[in-house]
Amino acid sequence: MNLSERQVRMLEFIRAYLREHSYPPTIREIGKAVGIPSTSVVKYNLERLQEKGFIERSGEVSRGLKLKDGPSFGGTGNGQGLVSIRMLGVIHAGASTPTFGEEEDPYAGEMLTLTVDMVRDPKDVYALQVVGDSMIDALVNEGDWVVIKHQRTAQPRDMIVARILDKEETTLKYYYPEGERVRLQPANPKYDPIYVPAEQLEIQGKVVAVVRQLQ
Amino acid sequence: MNLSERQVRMLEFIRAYLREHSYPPTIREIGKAVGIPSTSVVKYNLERLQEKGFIERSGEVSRGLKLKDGPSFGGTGNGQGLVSIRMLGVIHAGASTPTFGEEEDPYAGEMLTLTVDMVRDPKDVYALQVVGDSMIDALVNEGDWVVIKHQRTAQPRDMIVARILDKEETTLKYYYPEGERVRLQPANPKYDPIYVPAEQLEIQGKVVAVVRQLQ
DNA sequence: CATTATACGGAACGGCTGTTCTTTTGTCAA
DNA sequence: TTGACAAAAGAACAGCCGTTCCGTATAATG
Repeated sequence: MNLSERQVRMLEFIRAYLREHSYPPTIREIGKAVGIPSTSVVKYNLERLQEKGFIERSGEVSRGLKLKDGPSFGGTGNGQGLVSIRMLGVIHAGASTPTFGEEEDPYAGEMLTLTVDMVRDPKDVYALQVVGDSMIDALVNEGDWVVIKHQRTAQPRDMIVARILDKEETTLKYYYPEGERVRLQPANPKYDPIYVPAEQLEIQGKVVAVVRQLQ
Repeated sequence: MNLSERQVRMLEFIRAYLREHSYPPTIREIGKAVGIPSTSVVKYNLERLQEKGFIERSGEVSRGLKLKDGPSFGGTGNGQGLVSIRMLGVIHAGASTPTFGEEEDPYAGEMLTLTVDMVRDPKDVYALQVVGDSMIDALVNEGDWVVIKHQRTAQPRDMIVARILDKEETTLKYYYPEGERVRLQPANPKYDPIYVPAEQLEIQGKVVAVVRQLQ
């Protein structure tokens, strides 16, 4: 069940082509790259590769070709998938609340892709980009992405998106309910907590992850 | 520069199609899915999407279509967007330098999986976990993962892993060479920079990304 | 009103693309 | 030798596919 030299070169070419173009090559492109003058021979060897489990083909479809995963992808074992998350807008102190639901948003259609182990349940999860440096006490800075799970309640010690009603302000803080009031603790222990009456606090969601990409 | 409803639906369809087939759809497939009867209109909107930076097109090529990264990062959606990165150890102030190369490390064999867009070149890239709160001026806290590209030089404004020789200390700072000395600027602008003679500074690498996973 | 830009529909053109058919070559067992 | 079979080559076909051209509708602008 060995691969012929031609088949090895075809596989290598398909991999390289996919890396460069992110769509598969045509039969003729494969033939030209590997030095096969006849399309029927390429098709013949593609069928052999499919029999041996190296590729998957969609018949009669141009570029209908898929590489099956070889042993090259180790990964963590658990995280073999990607999750797409809606990018819903921006979060910043002072002004407006992050928008939910049907409202117009500037990032409509854009998605953020993370590995599954960063977001266990992609339902009700969305991402906001931080504007301004008002979140520095949460160890978050301008341009960072904050991944948020939308929920109205939280457990103690959760990092939450907290909206303080009378201040019209949205911040990220650790959540410590203390009877009638709530202590909101910055992520940076060098900063002081603030205290808010429980009825003045609106929980917008829980922070699931923070991602900062430099350069 | 907003997307029309059609364009959003086209993007969503392309994503779903890529996830299912791992090759891009044709213009006619897009049109049929989104409810556009004319191929020229699909082409027209694909051009708008390309202008706005959401996709990339290879002209005159069947299925010559590629999803582009979002403004910060995002998956390609073709299912090949994962990169495994070595987890090399921990980083913290005071004690030892992060280990490189063949030395023994507690995370041997473990890998961190990220999307390709977070790490463009996985060569010489590794991840360190932060211990202690000594990195708070870099907006990094205990438990965060710092993705580092190993290099001995840096560009001004890079966030670097800086080792100050006479202090035996490793920190994350923005790098500003100023002639004979180097200004190391914390990521948190509320903190003051420190100044180090150029020959006392050893650059261990460049920070590529910071990932914080909560809950 | 005329002008311009944007968005959409329909139809046709020409090249691309996978498939099929026919033929040839080389190898190996009977 | 003969027959079977894998592998390859070339040619032709039908359908696929991106592009182009022409026309229409709407909104904004002056």
